[in-house]
Amino acid sequence: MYDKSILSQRVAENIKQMILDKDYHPGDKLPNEIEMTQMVNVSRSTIREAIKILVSTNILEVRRGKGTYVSEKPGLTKDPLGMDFINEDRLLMDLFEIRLLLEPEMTKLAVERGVQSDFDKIFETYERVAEQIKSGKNHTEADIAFHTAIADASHNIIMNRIVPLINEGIVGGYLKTKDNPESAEEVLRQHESIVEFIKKREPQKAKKAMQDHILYGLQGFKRYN
Amino acid sequence: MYDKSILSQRVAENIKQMILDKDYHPGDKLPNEIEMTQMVNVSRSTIREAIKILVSTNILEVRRGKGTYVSEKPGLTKDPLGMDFINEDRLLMDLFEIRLLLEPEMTKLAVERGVQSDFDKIFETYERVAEQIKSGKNHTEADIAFHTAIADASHNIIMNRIVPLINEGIVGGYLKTKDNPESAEEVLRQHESIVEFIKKREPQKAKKAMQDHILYGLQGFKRYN
DNA sequence: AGTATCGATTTGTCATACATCTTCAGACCT
DNA sequence: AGGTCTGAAGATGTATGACAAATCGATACT
Repeated sequence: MYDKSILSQRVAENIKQMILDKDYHPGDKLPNEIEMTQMVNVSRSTIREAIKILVSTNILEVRRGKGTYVSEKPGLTKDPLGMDFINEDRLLMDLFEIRLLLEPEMTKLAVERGVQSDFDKIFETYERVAEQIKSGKNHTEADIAFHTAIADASHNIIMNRIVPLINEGIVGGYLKTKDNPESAEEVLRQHESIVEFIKKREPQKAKKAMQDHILYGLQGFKRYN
Repeated sequence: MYDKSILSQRVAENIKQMILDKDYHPGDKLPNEIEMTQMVNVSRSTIREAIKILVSTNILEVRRGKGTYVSEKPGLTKDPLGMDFINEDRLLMDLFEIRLLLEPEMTKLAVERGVQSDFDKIFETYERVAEQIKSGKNHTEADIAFHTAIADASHNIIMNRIVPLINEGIVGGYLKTKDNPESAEEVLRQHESIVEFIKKREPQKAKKAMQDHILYGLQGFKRYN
């Protein structure tokens, strides 16, 4: 992966490989640092640096005083596209552009491929958004959960990793129109429409509803920027 | 970002912030570890662990014996979606599914928004693929460069970060049909078709050509799996 | 002029000690 | 008996000092 002459990276690579080889599973606890030094015969500093590498790529998770564990969604990092470092004005437009390509089709796939538990999850997150909006709270988090639930139902592994990223990216720089009460009501109606078509198992119409939903968000963004 | 009570993570966060604040730019050299310990008043272990965190998220880059530098494309990591850890058979299908949603439209945008230097880059990478194929070499790397050049021309920042990922993901598990000599010739014809429509500034036809290209790859993959 | 070596700079690794957090068992109090 | 406090054990976090190894340039040598 990187420079193999550097010990800590080799150790990190070994640990990663052990996880890939299913010697350890998500949630498992690794031996403590002292034991590892004895197993691999390197110093604790080196072990710790190896662990740090794996932690920041979300392969491991350290709980102070308890131990080191394998992460739940190993390898999926926090800001994988490095959006923190993009500050161009186009970023939000670009994110919408991508959403518009992915999410309508994703919604169609969700209707076609989803099973009952997928749909239940969608309905559940829909309700959460509704509650937040009706009680006047910020519904961004619930909104992302809603879109992510649909992504999961599409049963496309990449989709369910990319879509949350895109949505979180939008939230990152975009908090002006989301808490506009008028638009919140409209968003809710749109969600309802999407959910209805999912219930009726109408892929094309669900797709169209999602498309309208995103276009609406895009317009709101354009208006206020 | 993470647990703020942990010093090394706080230090990492500070360094990252300094880069975000443009105190340091890509390629810049940071102070050496000893100087940093004095500046921040923490031990060298802590500094080093902070650096390790930033290295593995590709924000910093350490050259042994020389120093620590700010990365060129900071924040864009190697396997950001954790595809190494996805084992399911659907992965390749899923990747194609995403490509099919993104790349045709991306090609259209490239024709509409690209400037001459973008097009030159596309032609150049097209030639590289052609050379590789004609000399019977493995053209996967050049192929990715070709698709990435189109992504760049679309002037969508997210596109030019996602598309390489998807393409590299496909290469990761998919080396059977790519070096099939028969298919390589066909791939070249398809690339040529795409390039032609870009030259003629025909967005819709370029889009269609890209769509056919990806569908062809998808069929080849289905046939051999 | 070329090259070989040495030394300064900087990161890599090791070793040890102590600090802090987490958990839990056992003493202690009521 | 039940709750609370304390402290020990286990684990990660931080500090410090020493030496190893890579890099690069200057210096000396041929």
